[in-house]
Amino acid sequence: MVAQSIAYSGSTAEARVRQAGLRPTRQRVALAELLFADGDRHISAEELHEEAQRADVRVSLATVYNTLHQFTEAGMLRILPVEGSKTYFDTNTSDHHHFFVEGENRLVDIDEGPVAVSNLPCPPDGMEISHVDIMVRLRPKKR
Amino acid sequence: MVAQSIAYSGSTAEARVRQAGLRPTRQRVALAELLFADGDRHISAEELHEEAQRADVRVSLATVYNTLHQFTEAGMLRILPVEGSKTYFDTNTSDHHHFFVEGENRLVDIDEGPVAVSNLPCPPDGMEISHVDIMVRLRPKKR
DNA sequence: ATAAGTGCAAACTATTTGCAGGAAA
DNA sequence: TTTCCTGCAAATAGTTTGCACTTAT
Repeated sequence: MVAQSIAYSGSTAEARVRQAGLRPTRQRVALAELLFADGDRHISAEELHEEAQRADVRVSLATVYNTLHQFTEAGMLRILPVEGSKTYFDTNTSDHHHFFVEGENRLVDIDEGPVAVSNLPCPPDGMEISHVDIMVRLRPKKR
Repeated sequence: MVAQSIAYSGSTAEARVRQAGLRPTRQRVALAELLFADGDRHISAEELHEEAQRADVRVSLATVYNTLHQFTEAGMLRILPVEGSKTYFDTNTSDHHHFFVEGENRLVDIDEGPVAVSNLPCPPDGMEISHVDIMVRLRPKKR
């Protein structure tokens, strides 16, 4: 009998955290579960913290910040290139782009078909392209 | 003889400010001169403020912030979609895109040839495309 | 046992705001 | 002479940090 004594052992979230080279602490695993439970998300530290509290996950805001950055460095998250004071993280790190609704500062994934970019210039020497972010800014249609 | 009694009268900068529907105050005209004197620039409020001081333009930081936002609403500037705490403004509001140097958080214009985007999805109803921002993120080439 | 992670509160940075005085129309 | 603008200082928002305590290995 090898019953797991720790509640979060063996979860997908734990594996994810472990693979990132991070110790699977209660807080990290719980945050990973929240972040990656359902599909693509755009979320800020404050929002994730609130969500954690609602889910009865006790974790400090400072730890949420630390964890988000650690996850980002580990390639589990990506920082969204948006204006404004808050930093938003994207749980989808694969190639995809976004609509940005001006005024509301709201982000929506562009999922229909592959958006292609042509005539991309060569990067300066010694540099290579990490990835390409396309933000399609939208405003209310004037009529 | 119609000598201009006010130093900044008749300048391009004054005309620009006036056309934006803003009163051509000493501060606004001076900041417009600094901003649009030479080509495309990526600049933050703090940086513009310092530059103003160096040029012996007396203007408060609060006014620099206000002015940058007023210029942005008037379409004279554009906010750059970059991560990080500071807001950067682009003095070039025409269609062009950027390299973003990771680590250094540095922006470089992409000026070579027209970068084209194909397969752009239709915007949701009631919305139209304001413009498209492309950020080509660069990292040091591993070797 | 040891190294790494966490929580708290304080510090910090960028930005905004309220209001009294000053300048443009 | 009225309305808008500016400067200052205080307020705010988001994020980071120092350090004593806890947890994973």
